[in-house]
Amino acid sequence: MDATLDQHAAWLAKSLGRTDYLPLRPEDAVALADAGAVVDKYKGTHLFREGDLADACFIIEEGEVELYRNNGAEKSVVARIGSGSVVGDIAMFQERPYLSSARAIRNTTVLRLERDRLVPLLLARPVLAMRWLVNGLSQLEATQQRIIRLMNRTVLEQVAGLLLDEQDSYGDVLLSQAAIAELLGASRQSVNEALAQLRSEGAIETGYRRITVVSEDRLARTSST
Amino acid sequence: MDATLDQHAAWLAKSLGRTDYLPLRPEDAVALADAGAVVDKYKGTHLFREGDLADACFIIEEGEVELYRNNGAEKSVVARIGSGSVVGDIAMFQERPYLSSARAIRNTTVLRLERDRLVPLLLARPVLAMRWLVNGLSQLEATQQRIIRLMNRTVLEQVAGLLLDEQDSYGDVLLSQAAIAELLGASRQSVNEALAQLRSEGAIETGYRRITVVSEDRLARTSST
DNA sequence: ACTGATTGGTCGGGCACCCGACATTCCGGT
DNA sequence: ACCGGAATGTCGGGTGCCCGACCAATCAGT
Repeated sequence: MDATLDQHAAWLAKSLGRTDYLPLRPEDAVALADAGAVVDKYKGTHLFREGDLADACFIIEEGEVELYRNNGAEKSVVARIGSGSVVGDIAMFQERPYLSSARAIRNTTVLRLERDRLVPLLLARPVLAMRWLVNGLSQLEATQQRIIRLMNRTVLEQVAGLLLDEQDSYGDVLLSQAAIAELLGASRQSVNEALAQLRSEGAIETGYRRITVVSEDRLARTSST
Repeated sequence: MDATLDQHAAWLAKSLGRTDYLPLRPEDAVALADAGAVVDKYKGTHLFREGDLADACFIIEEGEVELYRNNGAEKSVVARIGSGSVVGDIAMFQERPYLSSARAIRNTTVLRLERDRLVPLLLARPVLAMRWLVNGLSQLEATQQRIIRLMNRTVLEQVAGLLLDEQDSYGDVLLSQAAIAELLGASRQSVNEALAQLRSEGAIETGYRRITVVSEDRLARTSST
């Protein structure tokens, strides 16, 4: 098994999993809630596991869920999603295996929508079906554009772009340098060097498992996207 | 404008444009034909141009259409599609600009489906809508897997993989080495070197704008996918 | 057949990056 | 407070690839 390939697949899955795109209207939400089953997941339990046939998708009502992939013996966290996020839908529509595992990291309440009940519902509500699926298309296409943007660029440019994408509302990126290297398919040393340069330029500050974006402008200029 | 980036986008668009995925059932085809307009396109005329807002998609009934992208002054052909292929639908559903231009290279008959008429039709026939859109999802996802497979691999491996993908039914790949280099985001020289090695291993034969696959097994072993 | 343009083939210099190794700093748990 | 593991920082050696340059081979048009 190629670990690098898995890492990229992990990044892909992260974007796939970032399905907080579905702005449900009230009447649609009611119909969905009616078709699904509310399930309480205790901390540590799984919604689904990588490789399982995707026979259901999940909408998170309350709590927090971690998406991760197994790369050989290790597991690499791919995303953390919270209330309102939808996960597993794209794999479910295609009737293919999940690309990642999903595990509750707090006590979590989810709406479980089984394929066999959701599909008839969508067929009965074609507007909802169109919106859901077209949003899925947009999601996938945006991921592709992002991947293409990062191909054949220097590690420095890739790191700058990643930091711009991944920073939270405080400008922090809570990832180890090794994790960033895995996401980019680069070596830890190269990432370290790139971060050192960005730091010397005053674009970021670095700490233990934490990078703080100081100047988005400088980062954007470096990433040249 | 970054030419390398555009070339990768072109290859992406090729997969996006390769929308020969829609196996229509007779009754669906009738409904579609009813909603669309049959248009004759003479050799050299355009179905649409890159950048235009996608307000319609096209199903090719007879003839051949070339998809290409403009990269600054040059144009690079991205795909050729024939009878039964669907083109422009993904951009249309998203109400975004076309990713490539489409031009008839023979006298061609197409079914033009305008968004304003197709969407109501799909809403009235949700089964058709689901099949169309889920097929689109599969298409995009396959493209992503392909892109990810090629990232962070040596030029030799990439070339081997590309030849496996692009060979026609006779095992021929009718591309110049420069064109292959553009598709992979590599230099012409590196591609030439890779081809020389594959030739010395007996996996392929090379000619003027032509590469013939002799041993798929050797190629597959080299590409290690 | 001749000519210009395109394509194929090859060489050498330079560079970004990977890899291994090692020291240092930081953190969490008993 | 200590200690082991994890993360950060830094240094050479090696290498795959880009780039510029150049020439040979092939093709297309008059």
